Amino acid sequence: MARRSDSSPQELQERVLAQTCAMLEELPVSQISLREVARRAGYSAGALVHSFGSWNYLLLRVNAETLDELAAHLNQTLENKPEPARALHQIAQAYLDFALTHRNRWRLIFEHKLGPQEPLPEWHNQRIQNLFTLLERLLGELKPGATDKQLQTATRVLWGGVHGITVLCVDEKLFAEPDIQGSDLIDSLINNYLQSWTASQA
Amino acid sequence: MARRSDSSPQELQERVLAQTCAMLEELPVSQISLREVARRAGYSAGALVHSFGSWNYLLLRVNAETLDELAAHLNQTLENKPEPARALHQIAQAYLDFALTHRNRWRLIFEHKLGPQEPLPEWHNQRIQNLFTLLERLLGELKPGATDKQLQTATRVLWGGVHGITVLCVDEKLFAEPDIQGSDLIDSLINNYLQSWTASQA
DNA sequence: ACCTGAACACCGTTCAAGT
DNA sequence: ACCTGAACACCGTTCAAGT
Repeated sequence: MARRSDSSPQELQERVLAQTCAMLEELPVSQISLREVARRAGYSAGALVHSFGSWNYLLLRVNAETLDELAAHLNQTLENKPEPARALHQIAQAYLDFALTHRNRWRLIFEHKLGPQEPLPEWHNQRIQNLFTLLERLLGELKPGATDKQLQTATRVLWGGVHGITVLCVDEKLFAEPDIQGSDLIDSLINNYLQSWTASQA
Repeated sequence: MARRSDSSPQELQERVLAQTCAMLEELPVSQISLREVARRAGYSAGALVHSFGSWNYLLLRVNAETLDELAAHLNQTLENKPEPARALHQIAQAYLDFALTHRNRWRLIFEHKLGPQEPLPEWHNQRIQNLFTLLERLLGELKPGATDKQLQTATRVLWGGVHGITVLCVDEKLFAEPDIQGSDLIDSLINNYLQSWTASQA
């Protein structure tokens, strides 16, 4: 028992996180247990608790990896330096695309809750903040005269709106003819909202 | 033991559902168990499974009640026959208000999933459909020349957008100055979207 | 038919014991 | 320090037994 020669604490974490992500590609969190992850990764259940703190903290680490992947996927759309309006469209479409490709992992980001006493660690909130900051910058370029409050409001309306449409798509709650796609809804949201928002006073 | 003189199958269901809803006012589903509900309601765990089919189906019944309450709360805003645009604003604000008042029950509606094989019962989908139909009717009054596809699209954009903003508020993921309220975001969404949508061709 | 209480197969967590 | 394996306190579900 005890530490194995062919393993190290870092290796345990890497293998366990990779195993959990792999299982999430096929199953929702509700059907995955710490014990099953441990079994498949070749460790005891207690080892995972010792290494990550708890099953809940392990899932938080999974979310951190997912947020990093998501951020990379979104930033990828900006490589060819699109103009702000086009950048917003591409980011939103990439968000929808990522959510539909990794449904269970994406859902886990929003379903996962720590206990009411323990706040989310700062490195986790920072990852979300970064996404907001990116959107605020793009909207600022689109409407240079906008106040801070106007920018914050528009950012959260668009982000909330895109997120909500994505939720409907991932949960298949669109309840519409099949020729209405999530991507069309996102285009409609951004086009119409920006049209009126950029034209309004100032 | 067996059936008690002071109880009936209907009474069991009523008491259990009421007890579950009461607990959801204070705790998220993840911290509520069938056994604890049974204990507080004065029944054995097996009795609840026998009566509702499973813990999962019991939660589905809770969701049905919540959706009915939500529909009643939304329809209440239409009593004074507001014009379509004002009606949309009031419905959206009522939606946000309901979600913030009954966070855990509202969250349960979207977190709850049946097994992949068992589809949602028809009476459940119908409840959601009704909300869409109401919105489509209001948007139709607002833009009489709109095609069916245009109406379906706009309905889902607005509903998805309001839903997404509500999610951010309930989960406290707004990450904004405290003077930015969810109700402001919803107003901004509806005002700007409708402004451009109603003005567009036809 | 309705309900209980014990049994079952799980779960996350703890911890003494090993290296 | 790191990890195992048994023990612990839960969980949802099943089911023989009672009325």
